[in-house]
Amino acid sequence: MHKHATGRRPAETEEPDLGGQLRSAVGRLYRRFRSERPEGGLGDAALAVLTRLHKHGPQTLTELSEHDRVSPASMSQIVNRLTSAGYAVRTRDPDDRRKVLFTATAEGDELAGAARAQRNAWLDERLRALSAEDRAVIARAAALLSGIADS
Amino acid sequence: MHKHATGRRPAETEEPDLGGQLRSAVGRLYRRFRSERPEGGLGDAALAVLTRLHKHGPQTLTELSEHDRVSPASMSQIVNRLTSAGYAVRTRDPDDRRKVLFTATAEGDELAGAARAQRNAWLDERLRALSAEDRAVIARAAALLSGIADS
DNA sequence: TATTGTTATACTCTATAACTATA
DNA sequence: TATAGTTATAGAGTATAACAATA
Repeated sequence: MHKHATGRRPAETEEPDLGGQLRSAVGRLYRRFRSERPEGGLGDAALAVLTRLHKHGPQTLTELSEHDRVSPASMSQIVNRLTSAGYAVRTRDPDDRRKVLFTATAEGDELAGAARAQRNAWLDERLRALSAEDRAVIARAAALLSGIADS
Repeated sequence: MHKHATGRRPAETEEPDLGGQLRSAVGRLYRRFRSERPEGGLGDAALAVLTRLHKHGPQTLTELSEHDRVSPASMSQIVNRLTSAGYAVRTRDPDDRRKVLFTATAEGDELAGAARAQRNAWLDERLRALSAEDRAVIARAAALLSGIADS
């Protein structure tokens, strides 16, 4: 029941194809996330950027593109969708006029909060159904996976 | 150093936004996976289908679309790319002529093996750099996440 | 009628290449 | 020259709607 209490050594039970299993699990879960596309008319990439602006404040294009690991040209088009829809605005950085700061508007902040809650609803329900120990495993794994994505 | 040895009760330190953190980690890791686009000219969705045909044998369109949770129309276009490129073939099911079985060709089988190894290379390297305990956490989490994706 | 699959169309997301503006 | 950002263009992936063939 409580595996850590058994003294089992992880090295003896290493997964033979951990990479493949992780890739499959992440891919299918991502597609599942993406299929939950609610109000606001934004896709997952645009909503992720808007959420970041909402939570971390104004960001330059380069910062956004590096965080999401997409090309600057791709990010430029994503933020174009946000600005066209009125969810973000461009402002020139006065100290370095090559840079552009993107900031969420009031509508953008509102949508970020609402869409986030809506998109997380079904996931939160699944997580609540797990044991506290399983949630702790997922919390640790999320940090590890985020670190891998950064590397 | 070893959190479980402290007697800490998980309920007292529950993550306030585990769903959001998991979503973010999965999204960024998925994009990282997808950016590793090697030979063969296939995208991630087409390669995932080809890998499934390679590992599980002939499948109908409905089986493929349900497994990947995409619409039948979307899956039809994905397999179109596979058949156009010569990596899979269509055959009518003789017992129910509405059904179409998709089967990997010899070229498709070869590409599935090669591409899979190539795509997993960088991930396996990161996983090897972790401790055995961290790998065990990821292995458990992968099973949990796969279950959530199925639900 | 119901099931299986396809085509038509439109949208998001992404990349590369070529460009402008600022440092 | 180097950096920051944009636009043009192309292709993958996805969905909905409308359709054809078979059960």
